[in-house]
Amino acid sequence: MKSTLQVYNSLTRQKEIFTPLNPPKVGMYVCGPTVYNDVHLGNLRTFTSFDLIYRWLTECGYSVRYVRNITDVGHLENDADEGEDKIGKKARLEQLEPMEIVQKYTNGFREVMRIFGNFSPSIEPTATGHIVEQIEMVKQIMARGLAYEVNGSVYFDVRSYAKTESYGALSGRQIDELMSGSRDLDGQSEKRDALDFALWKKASPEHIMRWPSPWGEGFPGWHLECSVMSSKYLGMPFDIHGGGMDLKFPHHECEIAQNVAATGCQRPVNYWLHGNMLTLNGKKMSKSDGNFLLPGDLITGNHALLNRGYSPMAIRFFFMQAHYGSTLDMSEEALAAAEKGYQRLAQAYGQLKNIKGSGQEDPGVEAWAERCQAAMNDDFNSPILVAQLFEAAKWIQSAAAGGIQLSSNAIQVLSTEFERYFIRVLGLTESRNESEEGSIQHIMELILEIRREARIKKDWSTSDLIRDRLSRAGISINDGKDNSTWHYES
RNA sequence: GGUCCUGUGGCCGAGUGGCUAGGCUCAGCUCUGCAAAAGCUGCUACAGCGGUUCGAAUCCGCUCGGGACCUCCA
Repeated sequence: MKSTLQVYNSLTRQKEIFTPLNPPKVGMYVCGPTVYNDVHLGNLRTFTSFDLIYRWLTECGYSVRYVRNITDVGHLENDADEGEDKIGKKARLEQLEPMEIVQKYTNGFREVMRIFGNFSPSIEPTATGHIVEQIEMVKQIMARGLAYEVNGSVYFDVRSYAKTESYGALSGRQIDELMSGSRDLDGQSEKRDALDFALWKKASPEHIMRWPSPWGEGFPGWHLECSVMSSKYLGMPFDIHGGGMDLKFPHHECEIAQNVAATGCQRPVNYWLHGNMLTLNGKKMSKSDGNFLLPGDLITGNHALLNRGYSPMAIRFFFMQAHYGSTLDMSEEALAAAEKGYQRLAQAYGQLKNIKGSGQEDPGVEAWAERCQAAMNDDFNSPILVAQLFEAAKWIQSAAAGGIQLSSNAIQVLSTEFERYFIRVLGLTESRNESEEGSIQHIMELILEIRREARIKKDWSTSDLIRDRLSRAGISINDGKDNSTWHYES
């Protein structure tokens, strides 16, 4: 009995069976980073969560078009800020062209994604590459009477929109509550209503990033690019839209409104998935609040909060031990625990090549494989999957040590499925060259054979020399009851 | 102030009505030339109070604590 994939849909606030619009194709859009600064660990967690989701959808046999944008238009720090945008400000501070800033941090972002084992998206569109389409969408919204121009800026008319459509469904907000809760109205005098948001902003004279438009020189509003690029590459409607929990409002809410207003499509996105926050000291990591860790700091351990560094895969495993929809608190103690756990699984994975089907025992590997699948099908529940992998690790280690005699079929299933879930689904792999691996496997067999003979002769100095030298090369020897095995130290 | 989420054993973290989550730490044992690893065993928790129920960590109410969003943010 195969389980079916269920996902928690933020829009309906419940788990739903995942049904793509055009199977086996699946369209997934995830809000990417604004490249005005280094990505921090919280950003990394969200992208890693969606990498897991991408991997599982692919593993399920779907052909996924995964679109993740790069926001390279600098947006204003807030509506009241009339002057510089973030990228322009950073460009001035670093004395670089805005596009140099964009390139620098885009490169850094991609490098971090790669190091932490995240696949590249199918399409990685940039906001500046879609100015024409964005202007087009503003026109469409204006044509429907749901936006207005003031002094070279165009604003979305939320009140008018809300007369016929629902605004706030995703974030569970009522317009009147928003009104009463909104703060001072400084710098918002242009808008007819405090709720309205910018589709196009007039560029002040000192604003560097600017483009011509029917309304004069300016730049697109923050929410617009995602509406434009998602619909351009995935069509309208499409299957999955992801992003961090903090983007739910206003960003995603405005995206929906823009798409509905521009196209008339009532439900632009079928499934909204939100990754939860990584916290530090109990508070959300945030660039602007200065409460964050950079991935590089964690690897080197060069940070006031850390005593030592941790490998990218240990950090990825730390993420995988929590559900993507839950907040996760970062502490060195938790990280150290995750590192140990990761090493255990990595060792078990390495032991797979050492065990042989000499017996008839089967601890129930078929049922185990189904539990792994069921865990992932239950809204990508990686912590449950991890627990299952630990169970398999015990069997593998017992078999490697000669404790249980697994059947060749059991070993076959364990090998196939452990690799599937540990490497392909969770993405926990140090990349190694396959052809080299084959050679090393042969060489290690020879070395272990020589060592075994030395040990039979009680030639402990040779035995220990081999062990010590291999250790220096990053390879550990485990002496079992009547055989020895090896694995890479991780 | 408004909306919403959350509080699990020393630590991290699953679990939405009854069945051992899992990992880390700690203690003991087995294996063992030594070391390391591995395996086994033990430590059995659900913020507090009240309610619903044969039965609640899980549902409802209240209290207390933490957090997110309402402003740029993954």
